[in-house]
Amino acid sequence: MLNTLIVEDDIKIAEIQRVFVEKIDGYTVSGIAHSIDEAEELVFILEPDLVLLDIFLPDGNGLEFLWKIRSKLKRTDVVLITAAKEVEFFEEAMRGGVFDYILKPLIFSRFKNTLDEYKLHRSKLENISTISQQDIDGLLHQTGKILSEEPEMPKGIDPITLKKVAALLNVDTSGGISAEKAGSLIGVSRTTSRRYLEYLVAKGTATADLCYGTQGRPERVYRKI
Amino acid sequence: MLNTLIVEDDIKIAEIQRVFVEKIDGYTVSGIAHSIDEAEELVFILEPDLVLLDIFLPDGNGLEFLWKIRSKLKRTDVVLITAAKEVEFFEEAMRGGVFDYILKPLIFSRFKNTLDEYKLHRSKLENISTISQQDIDGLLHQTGKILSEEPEMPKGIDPITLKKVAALLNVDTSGGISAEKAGSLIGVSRTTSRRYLEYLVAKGTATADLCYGTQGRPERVYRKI
DNA sequence: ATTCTTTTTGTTCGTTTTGTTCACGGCGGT
DNA sequence: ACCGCCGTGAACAAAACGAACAAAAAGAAT
Repeated sequence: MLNTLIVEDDIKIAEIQRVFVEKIDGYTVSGIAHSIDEAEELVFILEPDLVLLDIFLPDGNGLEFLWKIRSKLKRTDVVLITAAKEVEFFEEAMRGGVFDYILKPLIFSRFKNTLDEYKLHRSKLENISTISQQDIDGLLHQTGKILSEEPEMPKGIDPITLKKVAALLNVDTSGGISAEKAGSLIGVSRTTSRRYLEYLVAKGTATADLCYGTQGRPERVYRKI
Repeated sequence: MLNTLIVEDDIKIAEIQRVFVEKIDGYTVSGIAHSIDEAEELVFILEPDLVLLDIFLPDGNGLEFLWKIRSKLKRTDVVLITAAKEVEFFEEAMRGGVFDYILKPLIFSRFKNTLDEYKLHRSKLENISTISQQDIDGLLHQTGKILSEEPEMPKGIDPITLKKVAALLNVDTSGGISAEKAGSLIGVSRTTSRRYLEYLVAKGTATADLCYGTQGRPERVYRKI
Protein backbone atom coordinates (compact mmCIF):
# COMPACT_ATOMS: atom_id res chain seq x y z
CA MET A 1 0.00 0.00 0.00
CA LEU A 2 1.25 3.47 -0.90
CA ASN A 3 0.44 6.28 1.49
CA THR A 4 -0.50 9.67 0.11
CA LEU A 5 -0.78 13.12 1.62
CA ILE A 6 -3.10 15.58 -0.08
CA VAL A 7 -2.12 19.25 0.12
CA GLU A 8 -4.92 21.41 -1.26
CA ASP A 9 -6.56 24.47 0.26
CA ASP A 10 -9.95 24.13 -1.42
CA ILE A 11 -11.87 21.71 0.79
CA LYS A 12 -14.11 20.48 -1.99
CA ILE A 13 -11.25 19.76 -4.36
CA ALA A 14 -9.32 18.05 -1.58
CA GLU A 15 -12.30 15.82 -0.97
CA ILE A 16 -12.55 14.97 -4.66
CA GLN A 17 -8.88 14.03 -4.65
CA ARG A 18 -9.41 11.80 -1.64
CA VAL A 19 -12.19 9.95 -3.43
CA PHE A 20 -10.07 9.65 -6.55
CA VAL A 21 -7.12 8.21 -4.68
CA GLU A 22 -9.22 5.68 -2.84
CA LYS A 23 -10.71 4.47 -6.09
CA ILE A 24 -7.27 3.42 -7.25
CA ASP A 25 -5.88 0.05 -6.22
CA GLY A 26 -2.92 0.09 -3.89
CA TYR A 27 -3.35 3.57 -2.50
CA THR A 28 -4.61 5.06 0.74
CA VAL A 29 -4.95 8.64 1.87
CA SER A 30 -3.09 9.01 5.12
CA GLY A 31 -3.62 12.73 5.52
CA ILE A 32 -5.12 15.91 4.10
CA ALA A 33 -3.66 19.35 4.66
CA HIS A 34 -5.44 22.55 3.74
CA SER A 35 -2.46 24.81 4.25
CA ILE A 36 1.31 24.75 4.04
CA ASP A 37 1.52 24.95 7.83
CA GLU A 38 -0.65 21.89 8.24
CA ALA A 39 1.26 20.14 5.49
CA GLU A 40 4.62 20.72 7.16
CA GLU A 41 3.34 19.23 10.37
CA LEU A 42 1.77 16.23 8.70
CA VAL A 43 4.44 15.34 6.21
CA PHE A 44 7.14 14.75 8.80
CA ILE A 45 4.81 12.70 10.95
CA LEU A 46 3.32 10.59 8.20
CA GLU A 47 6.33 10.35 5.89
CA PRO A 48 4.05 9.47 3.00
CA ASP A 49 5.23 7.79 -0.19
CA LEU A 50 3.58 10.42 -2.31
CA VAL A 51 2.46 14.00 -1.76
CA LEU A 52 -0.24 15.42 -4.02
CA LEU A 53 0.68 19.06 -3.92
CA ASP A 54 -0.94 22.30 -5.02
CA ILE A 55 1.24 25.36 -5.70
CA PHE A 56 -0.95 28.28 -4.67
CA LEU A 57 -1.95 28.13 -1.05
CA PRO A 58 -3.08 31.00 1.13
CA ASP A 59 -0.15 30.76 3.54
CA GLY A 60 2.69 29.75 1.24
CA ASN A 61 4.03 28.37 -1.99
CA GLY A 62 3.90 24.67 -2.84
CA LEU A 63 7.25 24.74 -4.61
CA GLU A 64 8.99 26.08 -1.53
CA PHE A 65 7.37 23.26 0.37
CA LEU A 66 8.71 20.87 -2.23
CA TRP A 67 12.26 21.99 -1.46
CA LYS A 68 11.62 21.51 2.21
CA ILE A 69 10.53 17.94 1.51
CA ARG A 70 13.62 17.38 -0.59
CA SER A 71 15.94 18.56 2.13
CA LYS A 72 14.38 16.49 4.90
CA LEU A 73 12.71 13.45 3.43
CA LYS A 74 14.70 11.26 1.11
CA ARG A 75 12.00 8.74 0.32
CA THR A 76 8.99 10.87 -0.48
CA ASP A 77 7.86 11.67 -3.99
CA VAL A 78 5.70 14.50 -5.18
CA VAL A 79 3.03 14.99 -7.81
CA LEU A 80 1.99 18.57 -8.41
CA ILE A 81 -1.67 19.23 -9.07
CA THR A 82 -2.15 22.86 -9.86
CA ALA A 83 -3.65 25.41 -12.17
CA ALA A 84 -0.26 27.10 -12.64
CA LYS A 85 0.38 27.09 -16.37
CA GLU A 86 3.46 29.29 -16.37
CA VAL A 87 6.56 27.46 -17.59
CA GLU A 88 8.65 28.92 -14.78
CA PHE A 89 6.70 26.85 -12.27
CA PHE A 90 7.00 23.78 -14.42
CA GLU A 91 10.74 24.23 -14.84
CA GLU A 92 11.27 24.56 -11.14
CA ALA A 93 9.11 21.52 -10.55
CA MET A 94 11.22 19.49 -12.98
CA ARG A 95 14.40 20.55 -11.25
CA GLY A 96 12.74 19.52 -8.02
CA GLY A 97 12.32 16.03 -9.43
CA VAL A 98 8.54 15.83 -9.22
CA PHE A 99 7.08 12.61 -10.52
CA ASP A 100 4.35 14.36 -12.47
CA TYR A 101 2.72 17.72 -13.03
CA ILE A 102 -1.02 17.65 -13.55
CA LEU A 103 -3.02 20.69 -14.57
CA LYS A 104 -6.36 21.48 -13.04
CA PRO A 105 -9.15 20.84 -13.61
CA LEU A 106 -8.29 17.34 -12.46
CA ILE A 107 -9.55 14.62 -14.77
CA PHE A 108 -9.85 11.20 -13.22
CA SER A 109 -8.41 9.14 -16.06
CA ARG A 110 -5.32 11.33 -16.24
CA PHE A 111 -4.94 11.20 -12.50
CA LYS A 112 -5.33 7.44 -12.34
CA ASN A 113 -2.80 7.05 -15.08
CA THR A 114 -0.21 8.93 -13.07
CA LEU A 115 -0.81 6.95 -9.91
CA ASP A 116 -0.73 3.65 -11.78
CA GLU A 117 2.53 4.68 -13.38
CA TYR A 118 3.92 5.63 -10.01
CA LYS A 119 2.99 2.28 -8.56
CA LEU A 120 4.70 0.56 -11.48
CA HIS A 121 7.71 2.81 -11.08
CA ARG A 122 8.05 1.87 -7.44
CA SER A 123 7.78 -1.83 -8.04
CA LYS A 124 10.39 -1.62 -10.78
CA LEU A 125 12.78 0.11 -8.42
CA GLU A 126 12.15 -2.40 -5.68
CA ASN A 127 12.97 -5.31 -7.90
CA ILE A 128 16.45 -4.20 -8.84
CA SER A 129 19.41 -3.42 -6.68
CA THR A 130 21.89 -2.47 -9.36
CA ILE A 131 20.70 -0.67 -12.38
CA SER A 132 21.63 -0.79 -16.07
CA GLN A 133 21.55 1.98 -18.63
CA GLN A 134 18.53 0.30 -20.13
CA ASP A 135 16.72 0.39 -16.81
CA ILE A 136 17.50 4.05 -16.42
CA ASP A 137 16.28 4.94 -19.85
CA GLY A 138 13.03 3.20 -19.06
CA LEU A 139 12.63 4.85 -15.67
CA LEU A 140 13.73 8.39 -16.36
CA HIS A 141 11.98 10.47 -18.97
CA GLN A 142 11.87 9.17 -22.50
CA THR A 143 15.06 10.96 -23.49
CA GLY A 144 17.35 8.02 -23.76
CA LYS A 145 14.75 5.57 -24.85
CA ILE A 146 14.62 6.57 -28.45
CA LEU A 147 18.22 6.11 -29.34
CA SER A 148 20.21 4.01 -26.94
CA GLU A 149 22.83 2.51 -29.20
CA GLU A 150 25.58 -0.01 -29.46
CA PRO A 151 29.18 0.88 -28.69
CA GLU A 152 29.95 1.87 -32.28
CA MET A 153 30.78 -1.36 -34.05
CA PRO A 154 33.65 -1.48 -36.49
CA LYS A 155 32.89 -2.16 -40.15
CA GLY A 156 31.94 -5.71 -40.88
CA ILE A 157 30.68 -6.45 -37.39
CA ASP A 158 26.95 -6.63 -36.84
CA PRO A 159 25.73 -6.40 -33.23
CA ILE A 160 23.21 -9.20 -33.62
CA THR A 161 25.64 -11.68 -35.10
CA LEU A 162 28.21 -10.66 -32.54
CA LYS A 163 25.80 -11.37 -29.74
CA LYS A 164 25.14 -14.86 -31.07
CA VAL A 165 28.81 -15.66 -31.34
CA ALA A 166 29.58 -14.26 -27.91
CA ALA A 167 26.71 -16.24 -26.43
CA LEU A 168 28.12 -19.38 -27.99
CA LEU A 169 31.42 -18.84 -26.25
CA ASN A 170 29.69 -18.51 -22.92
CA VAL A 171 27.78 -21.75 -23.32
CA ASP A 172 30.67 -23.66 -24.80
CA THR A 173 31.68 -26.72 -22.88
CA SER A 174 34.74 -28.71 -23.93
CA GLY A 175 36.79 -25.53 -23.65
CA GLY A 176 36.93 -24.11 -27.10
CA ILE A 177 35.30 -24.35 -30.50
CA SER A 178 36.54 -23.94 -34.02
CA ALA A 179 35.28 -21.29 -36.39
CA GLU A 180 33.78 -24.03 -38.55
CA LYS A 181 31.75 -25.50 -35.74
CA ALA A 182 30.71 -22.14 -34.36
CA GLY A 183 29.50 -21.11 -37.79
CA SER A 184 27.38 -24.19 -38.34
CA LEU A 185 25.84 -23.87 -34.89
CA ILE A 186 24.72 -20.31 -35.50
CA GLY A 187 23.91 -20.79 -39.13
CA VAL A 188 26.62 -18.71 -40.72
CA SER A 189 29.65 -19.56 -42.78
CA ARG A 190 33.03 -20.31 -41.33
CA THR A 191 34.29 -17.06 -42.80
CA THR A 192 31.76 -15.04 -40.90
CA SER A 193 32.04 -16.82 -37.58
CA ARG A 194 35.78 -16.48 -37.88
CA ARG A 195 35.47 -12.74 -38.47
CA TYR A 196 33.59 -12.35 -35.21
CA LEU A 197 35.74 -14.73 -33.20
CA GLU A 198 38.84 -12.87 -34.28
CA TYR A 199 37.14 -9.63 -33.37
CA LEU A 200 36.49 -10.95 -29.89
CA VAL A 201 40.10 -12.03 -29.61
CA ALA A 202 41.26 -8.56 -30.68
CA LYS A 203 38.88 -7.00 -28.17
CA GLY A 204 40.34 -9.22 -25.49
CA THR A 205 37.22 -11.16 -24.51
CA ALA A 206 38.36 -14.39 -26.11
CA THR A 207 41.56 -16.30 -26.75
CA ALA A 208 42.67 -18.54 -29.57
CA ASP A 209 44.52 -21.80 -29.22
CA LEU A 210 45.66 -24.53 -31.59
CA CYS A 211 44.32 -28.05 -31.63
CA TYR A 212 46.46 -30.58 -33.47
CA GLY A 213 44.75 -33.40 -35.35
CA THR A 214 46.15 -36.62 -36.76
CA GLN A 215 47.28 -34.84 -39.85
CA GLY A 216 46.99 -31.49 -41.62
CA ARG A 217 47.06 -27.95 -40.41
CA PRO A 218 45.95 -27.62 -36.80
CA GLU A 219 42.59 -26.21 -35.90
CA ARG A 220 42.27 -22.80 -34.32
CA VAL A 221 39.94 -23.05 -31.33
CA TYR A 222 38.43 -20.10 -29.52
CA ARG A 223 37.62 -19.84 -25.86
CA LYS A 224 36.17 -17.10 -23.73
CA ILE A 225 38.74 -15.49 -21.49
CA MET B 1 25.16 28.27 -27.10
CA LEU B 2 24.76 26.16 -23.97
CA ASN B 3 27.51 26.34 -21.38
CA THR B 4 28.62 23.20 -19.59
CA LEU B 5 30.69 22.52 -16.52
CA ILE B 6 32.42 19.17 -16.28
CA VAL B 7 32.92 17.74 -12.79
CA GLU B 8 35.10 14.64 -12.94
CA ASP B 9 38.15 13.77 -10.87
CA ASP B 10 39.86 11.53 -13.41
CA ILE B 11 41.76 13.92 -15.64
CA LYS B 12 41.72 11.62 -18.63
CA ILE B 13 38.00 11.01 -18.47
CA ALA B 14 37.36 14.71 -17.98
CA GLU B 15 39.34 15.40 -21.12
CA ILE B 16 37.37 12.83 -23.06
CA GLN B 17 34.16 14.47 -21.91
CA ARG B 18 35.46 17.85 -23.04
CA VAL B 19 36.17 16.50 -26.51
CA PHE B 20 32.76 14.84 -26.61
CA VAL B 21 30.93 18.02 -25.65
CA GLU B 22 32.78 20.10 -28.19
CA LYS B 23 31.90 17.66 -30.92
CA ILE B 24 28.23 18.39 -30.37
CA ASP B 25 26.60 21.39 -32.02
CA GLY B 26 25.47 24.18 -29.76
CA TYR B 27 27.61 23.37 -26.75
CA THR B 28 30.76 24.78 -25.20
CA VAL B 29 32.74 23.70 -22.16
CA SER B 30 33.07 26.71 -19.90
CA GLY B 31 34.85 24.91 -17.09
CA ILE B 32 36.31 21.68 -15.80
CA ALA B 33 36.52 20.82 -12.10
CA HIS B 34 38.46 17.85 -10.76
CA SER B 35 37.07 18.05 -7.25
CA ILE B 36 33.94 19.13 -5.42
CA ASP B 37 35.80 22.10 -3.99
CA GLU B 38 36.77 23.32 -7.43
CA ALA B 39 33.27 22.64 -8.69
CA GLU B 40 31.67 24.73 -5.96
CA GLU B 41 33.87 27.67 -6.83
CA LEU B 42 33.33 27.37 -10.55
CA VAL B 43 29.62 26.70 -10.64
CA PHE B 44 28.64 29.92 -8.91
CA ILE B 45 30.96 31.97 -11.08
CA LEU B 46 30.07 30.37 -14.39
CA GLU B 47 26.40 29.63 -13.75
CA PRO B 48 26.43 27.03 -16.52
CA ASP B 49 23.32 25.75 -18.24
CA LEU B 50 24.33 22.18 -17.63
CA VAL B 51 26.63 20.42 -15.18
CA LEU B 52 28.07 17.04 -16.14
CA LEU B 53 28.53 15.52 -12.73
CA ASP B 54 30.25 12.47 -11.33
CA ILE B 55 29.13 11.03 -7.98
CA PHE B 56 32.29 9.66 -6.45
CA LEU B 57 34.94 12.29 -5.98
CA PRO B 58 37.86 12.20 -3.56
CA ASP B 59 36.71 15.19 -1.52
CA GLY B 60 32.95 14.79 -1.57
CA ASN B 61 29.77 13.36 -2.99
CA GLY B 62 28.28 14.54 -6.27
CA LEU B 63 24.72 14.12 -5.04
CA GLU B 64 25.34 16.45 -2.12
CA PHE B 65 26.73 18.91 -4.61
CA LEU B 66 23.57 18.49 -6.63
CA TRP B 67 21.49 19.63 -3.67
CA LYS B 68 23.75 22.63 -3.25
CA ILE B 69 23.15 23.55 -6.88
CA ARG B 70 19.43 23.13 -6.38
CA SER B 71 19.35 25.44 -3.39
CA LYS B 72 21.37 28.22 -4.98
CA LEU B 73 21.01 28.08 -8.76
CA LYS B 74 17.52 27.98 -10.15
CA ARG B 75 18.45 27.82 -13.82
CA THR B 76 21.12 25.14 -13.90
CA ASP B 77 20.43 21.58 -14.94
CA VAL B 78 22.43 18.47 -14.17
CA VAL B 79 23.34 15.28 -15.98
CA LEU B 80 24.98 12.60 -13.86
CA ILE B 81 27.76 10.59 -15.44
CA THR B 82 28.86 7.92 -13.04
CA ALA B 83 29.67 4.29 -12.50
CA ALA B 84 27.25 4.13 -9.56
CA LYS B 85 24.82 1.35 -10.41
CA GLU B 86 23.13 1.20 -7.01
CA VAL B 87 19.47 2.00 -7.27
CA GLU B 88 19.61 4.27 -4.21
CA PHE B 89 21.82 6.73 -6.02
CA PHE B 90 19.52 6.70 -8.98
CA GLU B 91 16.46 7.33 -6.82
CA GLU B 92 18.06 10.28 -5.11
CA ALA B 93 19.13 11.63 -8.48
CA MET B 94 15.58 11.38 -9.77
CA ARG B 95 14.26 13.25 -6.75
CA GLY B 96 16.94 15.82 -7.43
CA GLY B 97 15.43 16.36 -10.85
CA VAL B 98 18.49 15.45 -12.90
CA PHE B 99 17.96 15.62 -16.62
CA ASP B 100 19.66 12.30 -17.25
CA TYR B 101 21.73 9.61 -15.60
CA ILE B 102 24.41 8.03 -17.74
CA LEU B 103 26.42 5.04 -16.67
CA LYS B 104 30.12 4.76 -17.31
CA PRO B 105 31.84 3.76 -19.47
CA LEU B 106 30.64 6.76 -21.41
CA ILE B 107 29.61 5.94 -24.96
CA PHE B 108 29.57 8.84 -27.34
CA SER B 109 26.31 8.09 -29.11
CA ARG B 110 24.45 7.78 -25.85
CA PHE B 111 26.03 10.96 -24.58
CA LYS B 112 25.25 12.90 -27.74
CA ASN B 113 21.69 11.71 -27.57
CA THR B 114 21.27 13.19 -24.12
CA LEU B 115 22.79 16.53 -25.04
CA ASP B 116 20.71 16.76 -28.20
CA GLU B 117 17.60 15.99 -26.19
CA TYR B 118 18.54 18.62 -23.67
CA LYS B 119 18.99 21.23 -26.38
CA LEU B 120 15.58 20.32 -27.76
CA HIS B 121 14.11 20.44 -24.28
CA ARG B 122 15.43 23.95 -23.73
CA SER B 123 14.17 25.28 -27.00
CA LYS B 124 10.74 23.81 -26.34
CA LEU B 125 10.60 25.55 -22.98
CA GLU B 126 11.74 28.84 -24.45
CA ASN B 127 9.04 28.84 -27.06
CA ILE B 128 6.11 28.59 -24.70
CA SER B 129 5.08 30.84 -21.88
CA THR B 130 2.04 28.96 -20.66
CA ILE B 131 1.99 25.24 -20.77
CA SER B 132 -0.70 22.66 -21.58
CA GLN B 133 -1.12 19.16 -20.19
CA GLN B 134 0.02 17.86 -23.54
CA ASP B 135 3.20 19.91 -23.36
CA ILE B 136 3.89 18.59 -19.89
CA ASP B 137 3.38 14.98 -20.87
CA GLY B 138 5.85 15.50 -23.69
CA LEU B 139 8.45 17.17 -21.52
CA LEU B 140 8.28 15.12 -18.35
CA HIS B 141 8.95 11.41 -18.25
CA GLN B 142 6.77 9.00 -20.14
CA THR B 143 4.11 8.78 -17.45
CA GLY B 144 1.37 10.57 -19.25
CA LYS B 145 2.45 9.34 -22.60
CA ILE B 146 1.03 5.87 -22.46
CA LEU B 147 -2.55 6.80 -21.98
CA SER B 148 -2.80 10.36 -23.16
CA GLU B 149 -5.54 10.96 -25.69
CA GLU B 150 -3.12 11.54 -28.54
CA PRO B 151 -0.38 8.95 -28.76
CA GLU B 152 1.95 11.81 -29.84
CA MET B 153 3.76 9.92 -32.53
CA PRO B 154 7.28 10.88 -33.48
CA LYS B 155 7.74 12.55 -36.85
CA GLY B 156 7.47 10.19 -39.76
CA ILE B 157 5.19 7.72 -38.01
CA ASP B 158 1.54 7.56 -38.96
CA PRO B 159 -0.79 5.77 -36.54
CA ILE B 160 -2.75 4.04 -39.30
CA THR B 161 0.29 2.62 -41.03
CA LEU B 162 1.71 1.69 -37.67
CA LYS B 163 -1.39 -0.29 -36.82
CA LYS B 164 -1.13 -2.26 -40.04
CA VAL B 165 2.49 -3.11 -39.44
CA ALA B 166 1.87 -4.04 -35.83
CA ALA B 167 -1.05 -6.24 -36.87
CA LEU B 168 1.18 -7.99 -39.36
CA LEU B 169 3.61 -8.91 -36.61
CA ASN B 170 0.83 -10.43 -34.57
CA VAL B 171 -0.41 -12.59 -37.42
CA ASP B 172 3.03 -13.59 -38.57
CA THR B 173 3.69 -17.28 -38.56
CA SER B 174 7.13 -18.57 -39.40
CA GLY B 175 8.55 -16.38 -36.67
CA GLY B 176 9.67 -13.24 -38.37
CA ILE B 177 9.28 -11.30 -41.57
CA SER B 178 11.59 -9.08 -43.51
CA ALA B 179 10.91 -5.43 -44.19
CA GLU B 180 10.59 -6.26 -47.87
CA LYS B 181 7.91 -8.87 -47.34
CA ALA B 182 6.06 -6.82 -44.77
CA GLY B 183 6.00 -3.89 -47.15
CA SER B 184 4.60 -5.87 -50.06
CA LEU B 185 1.95 -7.46 -47.85
CA ILE B 186 0.67 -4.12 -46.64
CA GLY B 187 1.22 -2.34 -49.90
CA VAL B 188 3.98 0.07 -48.96
CA SER B 189 7.62 0.30 -49.89
CA ARG B 190 10.35 -1.54 -48.08
CA THR B 191 11.64 1.79 -46.85
CA THR B 192 8.38 2.64 -45.15
CA SER B 193 7.68 -0.74 -43.63
CA ARG B 194 11.24 -0.73 -42.36
CA ARG B 195 10.72 2.67 -40.74
CA TYR B 196 7.79 1.31 -38.76
CA LEU B 197 9.41 -1.98 -37.88
CA GLU B 198 12.46 -0.20 -36.57
CA TYR B 199 10.22 2.09 -34.60
CA LEU B 200 8.61 -0.92 -32.98
CA VAL B 201 12.03 -2.32 -32.16
CA ALA B 202 13.06 0.98 -30.56
CA LYS B 203 9.80 1.04 -28.62
CA GLY B 204 10.54 -2.45 -27.40
CA THR B 205 7.51 -4.25 -28.84
CA ALA B 206 9.47 -6.07 -31.50
CA THR B 207 12.88 -7.60 -31.96
CA ALA B 208 15.18 -7.84 -34.93
CA ASP B 209 17.10 -10.91 -35.94
CA LEU B 210 19.27 -11.85 -38.85
CA CYS B 211 18.48 -14.53 -41.40
CA TYR B 212 21.59 -15.65 -43.26
CA GLY B 213 21.18 -16.64 -46.89
CA THR B 214 23.48 -18.59 -49.15
CA GLN B 215 25.32 -15.46 -50.06
CA GLY B 216 25.14 -11.70 -49.65
CA ARG B 217 24.13 -9.55 -46.75
CA PRO B 218 21.74 -11.31 -44.40
CA GLU B 219 18.11 -10.38 -44.13
CA ARG B 220 16.86 -8.52 -41.10
CA VAL B 221 13.71 -10.21 -39.84
CA TYR B 222 11.34 -8.72 -37.30
CA ARG B 223 9.32 -10.56 -34.71
CA LYS B 224 6.92 -9.45 -32.06
CA ILE B 225 8.38 -9.70 -28.61
C1' DA C 1 66.31 -33.75 -45.42
C1' DT C 2 63.07 -33.09 -48.88
C1' DT C 3 58.80 -33.69 -51.04
C1' DC C 4 53.98 -35.05 -50.96
C1' DT C 5 49.42 -35.22 -49.13
C1' DT C 6 46.09 -33.56 -46.07
C1' DT C 7 43.55 -30.34 -43.55
C1' DT C 8 42.48 -25.90 -42.09
C1' DT C 9 43.47 -21.03 -42.33
C1' DG C 10 43.32 -16.38 -44.16
C1' DT C 11 41.75 -13.17 -47.87
C1' DT C 12 39.72 -11.45 -51.89
C1' DC C 13 35.80 -10.29 -54.36
C1' DG C 14 31.11 -10.65 -55.99
C1' DT C 15 26.26 -10.88 -54.23
C1' DT C 16 22.45 -9.51 -51.68
C1' DT C 17 20.27 -6.66 -48.56
C1' DT C 18 20.38 -2.76 -45.67
C1' DG C 19 20.16 2.08 -44.40
C1' DT C 20 19.78 6.94 -45.91
C1' DT C 21 18.88 10.78 -48.59
C1' DC C 22 15.95 13.67 -51.07
C1' DA C 23 12.25 15.03 -54.19
C1' DC C 24 7.35 14.40 -54.71
C1' DG C 25 2.47 14.69 -53.59
C1' DG C 26 -1.16 15.54 -50.31
C1' DC C 27 -3.43 17.73 -46.41
C1' DG C 28 -4.25 21.50 -43.12
C1' DG C 29 -3.80 25.98 -41.66
C1' DT C 30 -3.26 31.19 -42.31
C1' DA D 1 -4.46 30.28 -53.31
C1' DC D 2 -0.38 29.90 -51.13
C1' DC D 3 2.86 28.11 -47.89
C1' DG D 4 4.47 24.81 -44.81
C1' DC D 5 4.68 20.42 -42.97
C1' DC D 6 4.51 15.48 -43.03
C1' DG D 7 4.48 10.74 -44.70
C1' DT D 8 6.16 8.21 -48.64
C1' DG D 9 9.19 5.70 -51.89
C1' DA D 10 12.87 5.70 -55.72
C1' DA D 11 17.50 5.80 -56.10
C1' DC D 12 22.01 5.36 -54.19
C1' DA D 13 25.92 4.27 -51.21
C1' DA D 14 27.43 1.27 -47.87
C1' DA D 15 27.33 -2.88 -45.13
C1' DA D 16 27.53 -7.85 -44.16
C1' DC D 17 27.89 -12.14 -45.73
C1' DG D 18 29.74 -16.46 -48.29
C1' DA D 19 32.12 -18.90 -52.34
C1' DA D 20 36.23 -19.60 -54.09
C1' DC D 21 41.00 -19.81 -53.92
C1' DA D 22 45.83 -19.28 -52.42
C1' DA D 23 48.77 -19.99 -48.65
C1' DA D 24 50.02 -22.13 -44.38
C1' DA D 25 51.00 -25.85 -41.12
C1' DA D 26 51.11 -30.25 -39.82
C1' DG D 27 52.32 -35.53 -40.42
C1' DA D 28 53.62 -39.09 -43.87
C1' DA D 29 56.34 -40.88 -47.47
C1' DT D 30 60.44 -41.06 -50.15
